Amino acid sequence: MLDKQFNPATAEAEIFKKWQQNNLFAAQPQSGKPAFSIIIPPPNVTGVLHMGHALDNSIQDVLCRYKRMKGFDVLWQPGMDHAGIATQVVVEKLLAKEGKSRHDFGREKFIEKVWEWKEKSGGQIINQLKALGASCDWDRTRFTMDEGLSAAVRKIFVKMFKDGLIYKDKRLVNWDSKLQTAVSDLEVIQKETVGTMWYMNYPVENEPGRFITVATTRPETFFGDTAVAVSAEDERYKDIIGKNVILPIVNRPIPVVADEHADPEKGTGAVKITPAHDFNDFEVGRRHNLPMINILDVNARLNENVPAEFQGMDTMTARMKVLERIKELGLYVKEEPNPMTIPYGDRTGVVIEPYLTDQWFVDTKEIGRRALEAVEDGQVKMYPENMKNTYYEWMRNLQPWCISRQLWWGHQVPVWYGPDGHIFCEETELEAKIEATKHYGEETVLRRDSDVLDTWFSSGLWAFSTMGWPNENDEYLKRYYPTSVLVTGFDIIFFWVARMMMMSLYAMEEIPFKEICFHGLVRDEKGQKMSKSKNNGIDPLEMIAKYGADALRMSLLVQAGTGRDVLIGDSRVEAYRNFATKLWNSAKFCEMNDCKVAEDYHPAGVKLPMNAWIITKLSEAEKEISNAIETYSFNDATQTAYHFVWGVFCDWYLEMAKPVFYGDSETAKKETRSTMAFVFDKILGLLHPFMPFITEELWDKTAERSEMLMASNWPNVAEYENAVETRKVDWAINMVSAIRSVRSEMNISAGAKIKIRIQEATDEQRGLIGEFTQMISFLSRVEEIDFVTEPLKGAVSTVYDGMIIMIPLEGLIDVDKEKMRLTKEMDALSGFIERTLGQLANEAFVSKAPEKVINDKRASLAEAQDSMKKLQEAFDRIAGL
RNA sequence: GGGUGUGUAGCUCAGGUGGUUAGAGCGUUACGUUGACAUCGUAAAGGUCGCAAGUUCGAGUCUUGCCACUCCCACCA
Repeated sequence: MLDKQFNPATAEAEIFKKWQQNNLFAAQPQSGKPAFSIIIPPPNVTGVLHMGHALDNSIQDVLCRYKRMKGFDVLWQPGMDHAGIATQVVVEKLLAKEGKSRHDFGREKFIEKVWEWKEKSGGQIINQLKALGASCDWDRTRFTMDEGLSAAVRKIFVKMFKDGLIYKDKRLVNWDSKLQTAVSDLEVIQKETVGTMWYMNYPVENEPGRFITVATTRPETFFGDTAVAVSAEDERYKDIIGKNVILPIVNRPIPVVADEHADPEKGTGAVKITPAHDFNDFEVGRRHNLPMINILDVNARLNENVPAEFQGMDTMTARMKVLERIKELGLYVKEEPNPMTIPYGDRTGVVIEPYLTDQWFVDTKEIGRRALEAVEDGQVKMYPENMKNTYYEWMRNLQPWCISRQLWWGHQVPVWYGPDGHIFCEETELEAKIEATKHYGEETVLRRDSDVLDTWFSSGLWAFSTMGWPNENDEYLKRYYPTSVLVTGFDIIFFWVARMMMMSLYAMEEIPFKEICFHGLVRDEKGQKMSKSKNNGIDPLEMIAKYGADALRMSLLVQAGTGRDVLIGDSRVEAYRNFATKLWNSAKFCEMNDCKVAEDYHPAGVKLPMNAWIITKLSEAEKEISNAIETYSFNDATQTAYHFVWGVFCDWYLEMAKPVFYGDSETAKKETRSTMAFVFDKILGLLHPFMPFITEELWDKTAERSEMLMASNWPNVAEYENAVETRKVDWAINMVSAIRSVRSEMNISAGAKIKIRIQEATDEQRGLIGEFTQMISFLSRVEEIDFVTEPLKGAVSTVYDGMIIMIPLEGLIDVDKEKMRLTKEMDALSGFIERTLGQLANEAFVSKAPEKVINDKRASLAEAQDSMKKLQEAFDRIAGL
C-alpha cells in the first residue's frame, strides 16, 4: 500500500543510500558500453550549496541519469577546488578570532591549519550535492591540492617553463593591498563613480613664469612622475619637447616627451607620466626608458621614495595633502567632477592598485591560438552557439596571464633560486638541487620561490588531472578523456573554460570536452540577481527541506533553456511539489484499481482505442523528451514530461479508464489495467532524470522489480504507435470538451446529467460516437445521446465538426444568455471568414500561394461558414422563444 | 567605444526553414459533481506579438532604422 503522500524528508536519504549500496554511481570502465563522461565544475572547498550549484548539478545529473538509462557507461567525475584566496581568508578569519594572524604560525604551520580546517569543516558541499541527488562517482572525488593533482600542476609548470611559456617579469600587476597579492585582470571589478579631475601647473625648467598644466585624477601618484607626455603634433607644446619641467614639492626635473599616448583633445593635452602606477604610463615609460619610481608599499601606503612628511600615508590622505601643498605653491589651477571607473578586488572589495612587482606569467599567445581554433573549426561545440562570439572576442585579445599569488595556501611555484638568482625550475627540490650542482659545479643552498599559483591554474588541468594524468596509461584517462560535455555557467567562461581549453590542448594535445552546455544565472522570483546586500538569496537546502529535491530540480530545469536565466522562489518550487503529489496520487489510483502488467500483456496487441492512444501519446512524449535532452533544452524536456503526465495521462487517460473500471467488460478492464501499469512504469522512467527520488520510490513500491529504476532502460515505445486509433480518441476528446464548454457557459449544474441530441452527423461520426458512447457520456455527464433529423426547440446548441449538438432544456433556458453565447461564437468565426474570403478573392494570393495553402484555406473557410450557418439557425430558433 | 542578448496575455516564458482563428504554466474569475488528488477538477476572461518603414499574395517569424532594457569586454591624463 502506498502511503497517503510522498515524504521527501525521510525517503530521499534512504533512496540515495540504496543507489550507493547498489553501486549505481560508479563508472564501469570494463562494461563494454559506450562511454559518456562529465567533469563537475569543482565547487570551492569553502563553498556551501547555492542555487547556481543546484542548477548546474541538476543539469549534469539529468544528463548522466539519462545516458545511463540509454545504455552508456557514465563517469561523472566529482571534486573540489582548493580556492586559494577564499580558503586562506576563511582560515585567517578564524585565527583572527583567537587574536592571531598567519604570521604567528609561519607558512608551514599555517598550511597545516588550513588542512585541518579542510578535513573538519571543508567540503560540506559534497553532502549537499548528494541531497540534490547528484549521481557522481563519489568514490573518485578529487581535490585540486591532492598529491596527484599537485603532481600534475608541477609537471605542467615545469614543462611550460622549459618551453618558454612561463616566465618571470617585472611589470605592473593588479595589486590587492588587503591580501597583499597580485590578482589577474579577471579578478578585478570595475565600478563606475564620479571622481574629481584636478589641474595643476608644473613649471618649465629655466623659463620662469612658464608652466605646463597637467590634469590628473590621482594627485597622490605625483611623486612617481618621471615625465610629462605631449603629442608631437601639439602646437602648444612643440617647443618644449625634450626640455624639462620641474616636479613641484620635490623639485625634480623631469623631461617632456612626445608620445602618442597624449591626446591633444583630452584634458590639457599634457599628461603626467607615472610609469610605476598606471598601465598606460607604464607603456610610455618603457617606450622612453623612463625611470619607474614605485611610491607605494604592499599595504598601498606611501613609501620611502616620497618626502618624509608623506611617508606612511594612505592614498586618500596623501591625495589631499599633495593638493594642499600644490595650492600653497600657487600651482593649483582648478578641479572638476569626472565620471570614471575604479578597480576593486572581487574577493576583498578594496581598491586595486597597479603595482610594480616580479610575477610569473603564462604567455598565452600560442596556447590561446590553439584554444581559439578548436572552437572555430567546430571540434568543440557550444550551446547556445552565440557563446562562441564571447569566447572569440576574449581569445583574440588575450593578455599574458599573471599566475603568481603572494599567498600561502595553494600550489607553490616549483622554482628554486641559486645564490646568484639563477632559476632552477624542476618538479622536485631534489631535481633542482641536482641541476644546481651541475650548474655551479658544487652543492649549493637553494631558496624556493615563495609564490603560489592562481587557483585557476590547477582547475585549468581539471579535465585530465582528475583522470590520473600524468600517468598516461591510466585507464580512466584513456577511456573518459576527452569528456563528452562540460556543463557550466557563462560567468566563468574566461576564468575556467578558456583556461581548460588552453591547458588541455597544451598538455594533452587534445580538447578537454566535445561540447559545452552553458546555462544562465539563477535569480530570485522577481528576476533580481541574488546578493547578500539585497538579502534575497534563496537557500537550495531550505527548498529541498520544504518541498523535496525533486521539486527544486524540476523548478530549475523547467526554465533551463540554453543560456537563459532561471528564476526561483517558493511559488515556483511549490508548483512542482504539487506535480510530485499529482504523480503520487496517480500511482495510488493505479494501485486502487489493481493495475499491474499482466504476464501475457503486450502493448502491440491492445484492442481498446484509448489504450492505443495513451501508448502513442507516451511515445510522442518520449521522443520529444529525448530530443530535448540531447540538445540541452531542459525546459522543453521537463515541460513535455509535465504536460504528458498531468495534461494527458491524469486528465484524460485516468478519467477515460474510470468508466472501464466501473463497467462490466472484464477483457477491457484487464487490458486497461495492464496498459495503465505499463504506461505508468514508462512515465517513471521518463521522469527519473529530472525527479530521481519520487520516481525511484514509486518504482520500488508499485511492483516487484529486478533492478532499481536508475539502472533500468530508457523507455522506448515508438514501435507501438497507432495513428488511426489515436485520431479517433482525439476526436472524442474534443467532442467532450465542446460539450463541457457549453454546459459550463450555460450554467448547467456540474452534477446534472443531460441528454444530447445530434443532428447532421455523418455515418463515420455516428460510428465514432457509438464506439465512444461510454467515454463521452461519462466525461461530459451525458445520460442519453440520440440522433435527430430536425432541430429541437428549447435547446442550447453548439457545432462540433459539422454536427449540431443540442442540449434540450425544456423551458429552463436563459434565452438571453444563449443568444450572447451564440453571438460570441459567431463573432469569432465571422472575423476569420471575412479575412479568408478577402484572401481568396485576392488574385495575387490565389495565383502565387502554394496549392496546399489555398486548399487548406478553402476547407477551413467552408467549415467555418457551415458552422456559422448552423449557429445562426440555432440563434434564430432561440430568438423565437 | 566594442561585443552579445532581450522586448509576445497581469507574471514567467514557448513560438525550425514566413502560410488555418498566436500557445503553455502560474495568477485572475465562475462553477464544483463520482470512489487518485482541494497540493484537486471543469470552464472562461485576458494579446493592435516594443515602435516605424520595407520585402512578400501573405510577417510574431525576413530586411533596415529607431526606442527601451540585460549582460560581457575595453578605455577613461
